[in-house]
Amino acid sequence: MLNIVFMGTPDFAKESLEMIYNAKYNILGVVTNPDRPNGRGMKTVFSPVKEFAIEKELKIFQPEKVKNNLEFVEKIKELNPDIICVVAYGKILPKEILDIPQYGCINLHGSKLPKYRGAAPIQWAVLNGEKETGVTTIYMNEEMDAGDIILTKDVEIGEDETTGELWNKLSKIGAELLLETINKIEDGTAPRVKQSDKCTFAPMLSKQISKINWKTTTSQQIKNLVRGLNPIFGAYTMYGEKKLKFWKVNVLKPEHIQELPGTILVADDKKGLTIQTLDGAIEVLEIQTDNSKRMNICDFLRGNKLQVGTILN
RNA sequence: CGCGGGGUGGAGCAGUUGGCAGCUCGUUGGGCUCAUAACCCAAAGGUCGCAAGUUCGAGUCUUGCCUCCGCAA
Repeated sequence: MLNIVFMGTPDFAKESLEMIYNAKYNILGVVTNPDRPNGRGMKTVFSPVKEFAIEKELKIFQPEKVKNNLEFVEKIKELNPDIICVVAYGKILPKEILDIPQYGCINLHGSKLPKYRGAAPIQWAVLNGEKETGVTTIYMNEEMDAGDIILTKDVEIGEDETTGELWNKLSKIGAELLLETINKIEDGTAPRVKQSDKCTFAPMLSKQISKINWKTTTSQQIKNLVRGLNPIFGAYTMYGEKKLKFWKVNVLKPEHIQELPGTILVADDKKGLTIQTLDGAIEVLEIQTDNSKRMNICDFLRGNKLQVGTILN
């Protein structure tokens, strides 16, 4: 059995770690991002990967930085791993570390490389309305997500699927693919294919994209935005001073009504909320305001009246 | 000790200077209509998050606690 060092931070990575652990590989150590004051009240919360590592009594490393960190490089060398598996770790590994294991460093990525290289491949796939994405394992090199491909697997994206749902799905499928990759590397049957240069990028999301621009966005694009930002930021619009955050919307067939994009067409606790868009209308199914929780649209409209004809901004 | 907003019948909300606990919806029963996510009438359903304090009197004021949420990371 190969001796493995695992690097990862969020729940997406935890799935992979758990899969490898259950497959009885020898996990020499787990590297995860340092604990930071997090969330409401700035309480320090451990990363999901760290939680798992504690539970299974695995050795944990949490370097502030990995670049030019000789002490950390030495520690990894001492562990003498056959292979290092990296899943959503959050730091770029320098050559000194990439060169340590005899079988190299491999990475699981949440897209079909070379598409969507970068930090937010899953989010961008949904935001762009892709019908299909995938997971890929690669041999890492010094460039971001540019290494040679080992294995890849296609995954469909449902019409109503959210980033959160796809995230969960890919974390499981990805974990299986990673395990299969390790198995193949171990018995020497792992393929190695150079990435084509037709790559695209999926940079980290900025909060700015979460505001709906009614004047330039079609119904389908709004729906993609809402799905893509669920459950991270949520897509929002302004009703006067109030922020309305949408968590679920539906595209309606274009009708003859033609108001300015963003106009509230219907707001009724039985009929729901529909809004004019550039090319038709959308129906809001799940909504949230400041300081309140997510609720379905009928519940919301019972206590919060919205004026028909108001133009959202 | 990051900043901030809440917890009121089943749901979502209102409740003014402390003075009989309300609205919309749902539920139940009845009525009306060719008909409706329609309309009319009636009823049930609340120790106002928990605990203590101030007061003749607290949903409302003070203190502590539990709990949910938004921003920021």
